[in-house]
Amino acid sequence: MEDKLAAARTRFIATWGEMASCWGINKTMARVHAHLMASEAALSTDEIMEALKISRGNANMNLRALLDWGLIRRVSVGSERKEYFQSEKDVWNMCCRIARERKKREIEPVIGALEECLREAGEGKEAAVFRKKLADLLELVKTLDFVLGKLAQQEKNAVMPKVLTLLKAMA
Amino acid sequence: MEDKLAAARTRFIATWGEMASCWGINKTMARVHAHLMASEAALSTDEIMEALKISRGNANMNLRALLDWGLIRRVSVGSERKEYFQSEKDVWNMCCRIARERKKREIEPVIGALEECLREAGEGKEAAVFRKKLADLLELVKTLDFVLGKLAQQEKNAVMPKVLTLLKAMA
DNA sequence: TCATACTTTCAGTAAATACTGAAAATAGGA
DNA sequence: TCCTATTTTCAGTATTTACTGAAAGTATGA
Repeated sequence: MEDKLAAARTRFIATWGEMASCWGINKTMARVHAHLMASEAALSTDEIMEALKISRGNANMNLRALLDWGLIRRVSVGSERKEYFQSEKDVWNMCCRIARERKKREIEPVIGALEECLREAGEGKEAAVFRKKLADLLELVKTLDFVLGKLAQQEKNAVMPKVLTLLKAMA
Repeated sequence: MEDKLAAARTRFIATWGEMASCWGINKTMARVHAHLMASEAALSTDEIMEALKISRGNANMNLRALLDWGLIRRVSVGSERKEYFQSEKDVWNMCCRIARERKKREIEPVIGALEECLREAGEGKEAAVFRKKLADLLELVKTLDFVLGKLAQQEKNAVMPKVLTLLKAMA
């Protein structure tokens, strides 16, 4: 019984890691995240190093990255000096955090760069088709940005679940 | 004037490549895609090799991958035997293709794996918290799957733009 | 203030990923 | 059929990305 549970946890950690690398996220960061998600208790750096067989430097780096993304938080346990970590409990909040960060780090810079391309391309007749394509892409990327923005605000207003319900109703 | 346009194209190709690597897509594949998007005419493998300074093997591999993703198509030019390529013209269709492929390649397998974890975890009391977390994640991933599915169908029904309009109205 | 328990950094190294280029395969056309 | 233009493959190599572990840095409390 117990070993089946352990096997399921291990599989979950591996699955989450594989998924992450498909989406441009460091695999170990995702495995640390998964390990914290799968654990009810807050865990120390040493416990994570041990469980995932990674070095102190690696554990520290990825824990810090997860803190930056707002996916885990530091907690203190009793009067210990050692830091413990636990994951955001609510998966919907987790999703909002990811949306917020990816919007800020990856979408907004692309919008800026595409606008710069559009400016740089100039007004010439030769450029017209290229400008059109850029404008279309910009519109698409801005739409994605808008949707991620809505998701990111999620904790404040609950628009997104309503939209999803509606989308399902329209199926 | 002309060199400004060339500079803008180059910047666009680089931007698209950077964005892609953030999202787990090969940078060169995205640069080839961008080069084709920025070109009105269909291009041959040799033209792409020359423009992006990449080898024949690399060009071939990435063109084939773009064909697999449905983002470009082969076209024949005159009576030439050589293959030419051009990108999907409509950026919204392009987005649908990407949604369809990522759903199929990356989301559906994760759903399967999470369901397997859930089965494997067993019924034990010890497992309850873990099972709850898995179930929550599964629901979230299935929602994403559902939305990508809607996007993927886009060519058939125009639900998605309506939903986006609605979402903007609710802002 | 010093000792200690813990965290962070980073130069060196390992692992994963992407690329090259030449050889092999293929597909028309004569 | 054979010739040749073109595409595909893949072993070897380069590049990028991630990881290690020991040393340096920091905070706490005795």
